[in-house]
Amino acid sequence: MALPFDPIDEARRQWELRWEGGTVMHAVTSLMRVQQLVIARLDALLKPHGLTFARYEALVLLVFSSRGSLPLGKMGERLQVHPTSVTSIVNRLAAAGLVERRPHPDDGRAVLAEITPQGRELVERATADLVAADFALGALDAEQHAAVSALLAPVRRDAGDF
Amino acid sequence: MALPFDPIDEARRQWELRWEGGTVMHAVTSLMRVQQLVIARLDALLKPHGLTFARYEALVLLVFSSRGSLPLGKMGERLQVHPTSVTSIVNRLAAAGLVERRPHPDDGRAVLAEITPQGRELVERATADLVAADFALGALDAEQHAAVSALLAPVRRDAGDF
DNA sequence: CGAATCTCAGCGCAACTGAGATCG
DNA sequence: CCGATCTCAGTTACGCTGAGATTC
Repeated sequence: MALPFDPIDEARRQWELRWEGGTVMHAVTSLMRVQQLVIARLDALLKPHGLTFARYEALVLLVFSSRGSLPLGKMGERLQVHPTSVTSIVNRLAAAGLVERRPHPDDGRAVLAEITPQGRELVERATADLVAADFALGALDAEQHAAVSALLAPVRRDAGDF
Repeated sequence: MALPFDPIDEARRQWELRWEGGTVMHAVTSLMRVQQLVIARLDALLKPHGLTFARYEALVLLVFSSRGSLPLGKMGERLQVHPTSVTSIVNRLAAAGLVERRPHPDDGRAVLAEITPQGRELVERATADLVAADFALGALDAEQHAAVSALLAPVRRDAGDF
């Protein structure tokens, strides 16, 4: 399984024999690979709780809201996911009894997702597991975690996230 | 679309009112979001060439091989994708005339994917587009690209990639 | 009326499981 | 016979597009 060399370093070596941009190619490939490793680990940690990382994020967002509920459109904005994906995520959370759909009291077009007591309990248990596993980034220390965030922030800003 | 604040910073603020690990949560969430932004941009750049990023990576791997061909199993190892996904990727590349399937000369079980001249030409054009777009990481300079690679390498090593 | 909000149907892609054929 | 390699069928999931219903 483990290769005797770093395949991304090797790709950069080959790349630079032909093309420009070996350094940025290395960064992008590393980013892709680490995201793949992290999401696989997080989903494995969440699977016993019946959650994916996307659904976990949605639950956490509701926990953070002052009333424990948000319109689906707001959830899509914050989570940066497509409107139809929000519908799908909320449907699955509702089927598991973790949220309830409610009509918006002031806007007949909107739908609220409200977290249930079971949803709040599940978030606590799932969060304890993720924190205990260092969110799959235990190979780095806190200073390096902060460095990752700081390095990537300009990319998000440049893409118009905020 | 753009929020008037950084949603991940806001999530960390809320997180730290309740739980430990706000810094690592911020790093993981940033990683996820940037990967999502980058893959969307890369796929958009590659779409006019009829490629996804996964298929582009497979073609580049073949260009880097000494004979322009590799057994499918080796491709799966290097690209870190499931064997059945390799079959699917090679099928689609073959349908587009970018690779050809060949029997392995020394191992009757194995199948070689060999890049065609059209495949080589397409890689050159697609690569030019990706490099011109700085692989969607134009918000960072070369020093920061190298810092991303260096920061993430321990995560890959820790997961047993090499 | 236009704009916003949400849902539904459908497409494409990717990952995985389980089974099987072929060959070393 | 065991293990390696690949393929195929089927399932699941996700993200997106396009269309439509409802409401502001």
